[in-house]
Amino acid sequence: MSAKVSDPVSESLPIQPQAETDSSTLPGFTCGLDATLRVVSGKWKPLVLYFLAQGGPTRYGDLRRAVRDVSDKMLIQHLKELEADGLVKRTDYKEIPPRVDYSLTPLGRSLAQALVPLCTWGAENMAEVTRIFAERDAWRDKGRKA
Amino acid sequence: MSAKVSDPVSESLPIQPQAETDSSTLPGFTCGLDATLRVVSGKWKPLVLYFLAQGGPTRYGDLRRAVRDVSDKMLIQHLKELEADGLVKRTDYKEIPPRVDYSLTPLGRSLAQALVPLCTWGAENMAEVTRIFAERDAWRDKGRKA
DNA sequence: GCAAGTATGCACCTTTTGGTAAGTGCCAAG
DNA sequence: CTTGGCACTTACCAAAAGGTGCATACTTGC
Repeated sequence: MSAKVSDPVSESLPIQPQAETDSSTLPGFTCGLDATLRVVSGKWKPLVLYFLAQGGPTRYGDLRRAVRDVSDKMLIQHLKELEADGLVKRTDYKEIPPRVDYSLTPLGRSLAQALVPLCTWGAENMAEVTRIFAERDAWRDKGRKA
Repeated sequence: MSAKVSDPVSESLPIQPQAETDSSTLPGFTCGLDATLRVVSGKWKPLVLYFLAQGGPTRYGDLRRAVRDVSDKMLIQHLKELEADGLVKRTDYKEIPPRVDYSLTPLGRSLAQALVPLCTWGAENMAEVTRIFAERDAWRDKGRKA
């Protein structure tokens, strides 16, 4: 087969990161990256993981205050999912007043480790990123201009 | 000050990954990780970046077929954003029929590098992740049960 | 002449995501 | 006895993200 495009130059790239998906009923991850992304998808999940990786077991309230701007609903929801996914461990001391803390499981810790380079990239290119966002916002404002 | 909680054990964690946000008008990244996440947010962006990192300049059509399940709208949209953000370079050969290809800029390449650990994590823990998703879906099915 | 392919654009709509606000049970401080 | 904090829970909503499908301008193949 093959379409035999105009030039033979751009047709020889060994693409394959997601090729072998059966497209049946299985989740079908395109590649490891895809799989990972689905686990950490959620506005605050990576932050929570990274956060927990920095200290020991952290209490709900501390986490809440630490990850500024997160709402109870979201934090709880994410924590529940992370727990269900085996990334964090929840410990309820059954005390009154309630006391609960969260910590990473080995799996969660390994994921947090994998997040480090992203954190580093962001830190190293903070200037670029900031500029990028400034431009994005500027563009957006023009759109609104009520 | 201090609430002087029941136990003095869980109160001494040096949290601070996002503390220094001015909370003014600036985007205010909580940390490098946060900054990075905002740039790559988008269902297919990481995949596209990672994909482009694997080969040389890739034509739109190839990319489209490679990142299975992505729609034209999304691919184009993400590519535009990635270009605007200085992560990918778009080359229009102004030919007829149209020919365009995309490649990573140095910045984009560095980000792609930072994504490698995530890809590796996903690959190494593919089994766990698959199981996790199987459970998630099972739970969802119970919810539906029309 | 009509279908197909190229790289996009655009309108419309659904799903997902996230935010707000109020409420719960319980206890301690004022 | 009102207020406040803890760790959530729930209902309701707005916004964003993503998907579908049609359209474009032009060419090549049948």
